[in-house]
Amino acid sequence: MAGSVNKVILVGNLGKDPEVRSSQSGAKIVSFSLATSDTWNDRASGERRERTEWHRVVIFNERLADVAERFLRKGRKVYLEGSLQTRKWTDQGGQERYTTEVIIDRFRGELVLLDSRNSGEGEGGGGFGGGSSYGGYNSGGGDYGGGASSASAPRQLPAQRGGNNNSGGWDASGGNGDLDDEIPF
Amino acid sequence: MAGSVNKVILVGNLGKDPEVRSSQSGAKIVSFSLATSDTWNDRASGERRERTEWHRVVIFNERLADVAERFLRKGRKVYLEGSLQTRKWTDQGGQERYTTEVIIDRFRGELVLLDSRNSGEGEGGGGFGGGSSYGGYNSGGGDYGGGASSASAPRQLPAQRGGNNNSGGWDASGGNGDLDDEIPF
Amino acid sequence: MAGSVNKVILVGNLGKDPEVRSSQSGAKIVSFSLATSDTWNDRASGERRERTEWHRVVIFNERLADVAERFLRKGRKVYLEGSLQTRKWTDQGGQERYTTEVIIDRFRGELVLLDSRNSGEGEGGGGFGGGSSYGGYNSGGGDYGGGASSASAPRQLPAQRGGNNNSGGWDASGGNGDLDDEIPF
Amino acid sequence: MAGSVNKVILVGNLGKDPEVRSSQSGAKIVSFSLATSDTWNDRASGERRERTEWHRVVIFNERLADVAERFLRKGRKVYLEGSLQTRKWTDQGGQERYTTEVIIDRFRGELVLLDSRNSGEGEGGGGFGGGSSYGGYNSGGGDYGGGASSASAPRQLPAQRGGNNNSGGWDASGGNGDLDDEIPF
DNA sequence: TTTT
DNA sequence: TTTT
Repeated sequence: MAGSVNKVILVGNLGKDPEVRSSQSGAKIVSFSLATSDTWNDRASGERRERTEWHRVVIFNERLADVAERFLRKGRKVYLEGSLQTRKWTDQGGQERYTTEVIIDRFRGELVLLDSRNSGEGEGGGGFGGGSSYGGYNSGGGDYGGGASSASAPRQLPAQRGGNNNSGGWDASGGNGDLDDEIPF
Repeated sequence: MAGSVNKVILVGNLGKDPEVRSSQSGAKIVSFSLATSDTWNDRASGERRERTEWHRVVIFNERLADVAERFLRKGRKVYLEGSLQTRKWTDQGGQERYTTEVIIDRFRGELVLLDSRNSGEGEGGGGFGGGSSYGGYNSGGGDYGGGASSASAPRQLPAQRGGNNNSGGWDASGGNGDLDDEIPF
Repeated sequence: MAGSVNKVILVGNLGKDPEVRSSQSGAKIVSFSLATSDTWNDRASGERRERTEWHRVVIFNERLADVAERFLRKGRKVYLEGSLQTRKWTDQGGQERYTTEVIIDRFRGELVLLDSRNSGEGEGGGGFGGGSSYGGYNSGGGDYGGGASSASAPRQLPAQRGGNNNSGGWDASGGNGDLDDEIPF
Repeated sequence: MAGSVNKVILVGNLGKDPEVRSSQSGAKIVSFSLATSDTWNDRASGERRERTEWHRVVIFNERLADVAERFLRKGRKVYLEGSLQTRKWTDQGGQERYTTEVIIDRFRGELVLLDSRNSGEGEGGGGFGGGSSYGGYNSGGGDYGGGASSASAPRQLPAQRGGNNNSGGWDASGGNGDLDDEIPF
């Protein structure tokens, strides 16, 4: 096909803590439901109405899956980019079903945490900060969760990585060559 | 909820001519399937692989439904923006099913035709041009289908409309006040 | 031209309170600077580096200009969509200059407030809630500032408006026909 | 800062062939001007008006710079994603100037060719096809330029690359591990 | 079902 | 400077 684009941009809140599982090959996969909400005035009743839309998000990108596992919690607000994918499966009754998901994979997808409140039980006890030097690029780093761990916990996590980032200037001498260090594939 | 975004951006090709139907209230609704295609190199086989994703698009926006009916045809490439919506329905067996669609409605959505080739059988014989002066804004107008009708058939059709467009300068004296002329509600 | 798209999507924080002025025709125009921030690991030094980008945003859309004036304040985080526009002007020395801005106008643009903290001096004293029934659509309304004023203060404010929103179902009998009530043109 | 997004999405036509230069470190940098066009009905005159916006695009991403050099030509239509960056420079008179550009770098950006017509003088004589096996992912591959070279010349070229793409299924055993083969850093 |  |  002569060029196509398949992009979803969502800003919403997690309905529950993310679910973490592993693929057959051992890769971490994180998924969660994200709520977006539309409100409008109903002409007939004059009342304000609201409709919540739930989106199923699945993160295959290893780094972002890792970050999602660490930092995303029920209620948190996140900006994300992914692509649409409809999956076919068979239900208990042997019937074909289809589920449409927002996929964040190695090539496409972004994840930006938008609130800084405590993300709950799971996070506090974590040791995510440590010496894990995040080698990726992120648009908007920050105080991510607060405390000592903040420095290594970026707020924005694109699926893309690797290579040389010379966009900040006209010289590519700097860069992010160390990005691949912790990429396990 | 404190602010959300639900946006889909697609560039793809129509699998078939659009389907046109009417809502209970008589509004025109146009829907079609749009294909996007991802290709990648399969590491194991060394072969180039491809996956086509089909997206169900439904246009409630009256003007864009009208334009889609007139200009979209099987095979045409289009850029569109909409929002995700999952609809629940009951199949013949009485089971609940869910279908996720890309919705273009009065408030959100855009439609931009991206190829100028003849769009096939249906269009040529049409008389869509007529005197219908498009009152909307569009980013990139054009010969839309070619022929005399082109002049009034813009290439880019946002869902938004109405009012005064003073973005081109600091004075709102000009504008598009005539936009509402043909809006039937 | 055969179809074009000019879209900017930003999530960032206001550097100062918005500036409000009027066009020659009396329309309210609101502008502000929005900061986005990229951080990355510098390969050479091993240090985390950051670059802040400032974007000049100008809102011509009357409703969104109004909302921006009321609710945006220094430091607040916002999601917005607009289009790029480069404006030519002449400096004091008589030299031609160019400034690129992100324009939110009647046809394109969106504004979504992303934090709910108090937005500062200007807002608290305001009486923006009042009886102003917002007639627009918004993706994610809410507690906007908290208190009684919340109900009428939506979190998401698309540039688009008017007409009938039947995207939530297959019947267009409901809608937002009252949207135009307060549109002054 | 707590999470930011800086994204530009453009669909437009190149005003001229791309310009190719090298950074101090020897990296290829490709830049061009892209036109987008807005048209609208002028209320006062009743005439259709048009405004063309020119965007300066700079590609630092090595692969995409390479592809842009090979395939982009004057007049071609392209979909692209990048981020906004305002650069400060000093003119001949010693005055500070600012230029805003759309940057496609290693981490962010995408490039999708949208027309398949011959791209003109420069391309025909080229031998870009060669044995260069593109190892990246692309949403929509194609005949890119036609002829034998097509197979290796994809239509859609995200800035991201590397790693394992298991988004198409639940097993990461396949993938794109060969992606890095030709990445020179 | 598209497209290449 | 593109495109229609």
